[in-house]
Order: sequence, then structure tokens, then C-alpha cells
Amino acid sequence: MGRAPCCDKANVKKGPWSPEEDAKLKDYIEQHGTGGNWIALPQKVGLKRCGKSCRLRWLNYLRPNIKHGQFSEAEDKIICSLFASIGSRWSIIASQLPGRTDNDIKNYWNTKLKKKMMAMNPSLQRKPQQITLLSILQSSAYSSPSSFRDSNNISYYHPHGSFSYSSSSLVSGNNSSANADSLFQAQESFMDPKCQFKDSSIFVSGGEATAMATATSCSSSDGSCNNQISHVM
DNA sequence: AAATTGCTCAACCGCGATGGC
DNA sequence: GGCCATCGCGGTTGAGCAATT
Repeated sequence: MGRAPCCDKANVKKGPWSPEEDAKLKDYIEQHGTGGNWIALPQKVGLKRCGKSCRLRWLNYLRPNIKHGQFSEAEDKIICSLFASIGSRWSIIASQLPGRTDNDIKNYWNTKLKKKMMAMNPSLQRKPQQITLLSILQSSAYSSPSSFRDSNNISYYHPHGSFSYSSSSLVSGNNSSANADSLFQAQESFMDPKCQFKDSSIFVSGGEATAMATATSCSSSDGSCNNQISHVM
């Protein structure tokens, strides 16, 4: 017995959306909202689509203020910084880039930004398995059991493990391999099941200031995402 | 001009989380 | 507390287009 399908696959249309379908869905949601039930929505709208498909279409394409196309340098920096700190939490990263969707950012990272980073630092191409939590702990950047400090004197603390990175050097092209390496070390430390964080709280400290960045989990059904990383100085 | 290869991005899939009963 | 339906997320796929051979 496998998992029950989310909808009747036989009666569901798949593949690209037609302009008519887009219009139907958009009109309905603008007039009535989602009703808090995506599964029931296609029937109400009169679409032969899976509820999940409708939700995705709305969130990634139809909802207002969606920004498509070229990412700016500033957006690149934000993506790199957040990827370094929280990994592939695309919905959280998207919440910091108004108008961008998690899918967009994910695609952008996988197709362009990642390559850009690799090109800037070929040492990143080594297998992730070569980087271990232990290697982080043993690194010269290690300063205490629960915090790291990078060359910019910025350290990042998380209750279940910590990491460091230099966002400025990553995106400027002047990055040292140590800084670039730390990006992926950071990522791995978060991807380690034993180090997963549930409340997405990140403590960032540097110099005399201490900041706490808290990423709360996200997305309302009307497409507005209330994820925020708030910085409390 | 045709065939092949590479790239992009919309859409799908599966699974964990969540909330209601 | 357990079950079920639904939501939301991240990883992956594949169609379509562009670039190259």
C-alpha cells in the first residue's frame, strides 16, 4: 500500500497551464480567495487540476507582485548569504526577496548562482562528503564549542551547531578558499540530521553587536508569505 | 539546414508537518 | 493519543528553446 494520492489522477489534467486556466483560477481567487482548501478549489473553479497544482500555479505565477526575470546583484548577495546560513530553505530565502518565489530562487541557484560560485572558487567542487562537522570543529576558525568566528570577526551561533561564512567575499569575487569552504561547511552542519533546527533561530554575533535572526515558518494560503528574518540588535 | 547538446524554468512528486476530529 | 486530510516544502523531471557542431 502506497500513500494515497492527493487527487484522482485519472481525472486530472497535467502539464503546462493554458491562459484560460490561468484566467479562471486568478479570477476565482481574486473574487473568493482560496477558501482555505486547495484540494476543493479546482472543483469550485471548474478546473480539471490537482489542488496542489493550483496552489503552485497561484503562488509561483499568478499571484500579484510576482517578479520574473533577472536577479539583481543585491538579490544575489542575499541569496548567497542566506544559503550560507540556513541552506536550501528556499521559502525562507524567498520571504526576504519581495516578489520572488521559492521555486524561482531554487531554479536560479541551481542553474546559475551555484555555477557562479563554483567558477569563483573551484575548490567548492569537491565532494560534500569530504567536509564533515568534525572538520569544522577542527578548523582554525573554531573558537568555542558553540561559536565560530570568521576573518571578518563575525561568528554565527546556533543552538545545535554553529558556522561561519563571509558573504561579502563570496559575492565580491575576492573570496579566499577558506571563506568559500566555510559556506559549504556551514551548509552541511545544518543539513546534518543531528543538527537540524526546528525553530530556525540563528544567533549572529560580531564585534560589539549581537544579533539574533529568527526565521519563522511560512506561507499563508492566500500566497502572502509572512516568513521574516528579524534582526534584533 | 539538420542534428546534437546544453540550459532554463514550469510543473510534478513525495514526504514531513500540521491541524481538526 | 491516533487517525486522516491537507498544506507546504525541497528535490527532481522534462518540455521547449538556444547555442553549437
